[in-house]
Amino acid sequence: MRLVEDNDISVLTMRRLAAELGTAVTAIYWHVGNRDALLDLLVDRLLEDMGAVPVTGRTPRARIASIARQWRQRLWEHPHLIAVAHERGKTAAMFVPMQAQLATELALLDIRGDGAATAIGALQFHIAASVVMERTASRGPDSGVTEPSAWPASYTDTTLVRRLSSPVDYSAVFDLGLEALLDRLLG
Amino acid sequence: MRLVEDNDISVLTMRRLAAELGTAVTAIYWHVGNRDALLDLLVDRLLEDMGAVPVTGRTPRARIASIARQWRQRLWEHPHLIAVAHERGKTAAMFVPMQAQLATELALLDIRGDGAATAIGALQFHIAASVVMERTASRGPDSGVTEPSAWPASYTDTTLVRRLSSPVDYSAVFDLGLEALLDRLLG
DNA sequence: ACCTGAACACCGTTCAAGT
DNA sequence: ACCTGAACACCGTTCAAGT
Repeated sequence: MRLVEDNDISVLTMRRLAAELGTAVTAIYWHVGNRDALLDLLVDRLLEDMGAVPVTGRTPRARIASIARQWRQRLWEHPHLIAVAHERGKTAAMFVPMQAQLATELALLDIRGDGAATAIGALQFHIAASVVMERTASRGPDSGVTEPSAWPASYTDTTLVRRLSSPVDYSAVFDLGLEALLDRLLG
Repeated sequence: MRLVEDNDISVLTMRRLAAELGTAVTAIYWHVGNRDALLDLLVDRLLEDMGAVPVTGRTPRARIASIARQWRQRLWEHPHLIAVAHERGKTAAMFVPMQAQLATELALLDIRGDGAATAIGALQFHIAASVVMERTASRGPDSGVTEPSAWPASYTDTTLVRRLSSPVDYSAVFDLGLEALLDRLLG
């Protein structure tokens, strides 16, 4: 986990890990099977640490927004591990404690059943997407920036072109999307 | 491109490509430099094919929604190549023609400058996220599903639990998020 | 029960040598 | 100008052999 957390999944090779542990590569195979199984164990360990999050706010809406922001922040503390979990199809499992917290708040607003499932799904998607997109963008040079030269010269909205050619503010995009969802979901 | 499109980026190895081309591996290096450069060329070729999209609808709002849906559909036709572009930090470059189309429609609603940039950024994020998340989920078995057993037995909202433990309908999540964004952005 | 080294089939990349 | 084979430093994985 330290290896992945500090760097990237790419540094977690069986040979490198063996060197770090001071054993032969093949000893790892006896214990965990193979690399895929090792990654699954890694994700399981990550999932264990995913408990409920502290909630603030008085109205249910404020509390739901707080839960969403807290989760985004928490996931962002382990972006590389999140990426592994996401790749292994364990995104939803990661979110179970959040689902329960949201369900409680939604029930206070008399939103249950299908409506609650839709709301939770949309919020979960928004949070996971925000982390995944920002993480990918944070590697590589052009990260999410549009070349101004790509625009037709006839385009006179210089403010717009300048804004689109500067780095994306993912926090702002996240908050905008979150508020938009809450408006729609909570009525 | 065929290799990546039909399978996955992982099958595009220098040696496999060389075999496909009937040359020695090293010939590729003379032409393109190395694997990274090859992937960049791949992305550039993809970007060339990204022109404007046909728009339908009478009101600007309907037209904007149509543009967003069309782009999601177009990107979904090349999910593996999109993944490569995203990984290489070329997501925004891919969207330039869409940005221009949206700018035109937004101007009709008197949304320009910072407001237009915010709107375009939010819509672009939503579309790209939808494709990236759905693609990742579509590989691996548990794809986005919550184990019902993970819920406390005390939980009585069986409709909610059942919905959360069945596969995510990404189209529905996309449409919900899109409508929410349009409500907020277009007033 | 747990660990080892050797071996196999793969990678990306470099470089001197060919035509 | 363009292609080749050999070589290097990496991978994941298997398996017989050790203690």
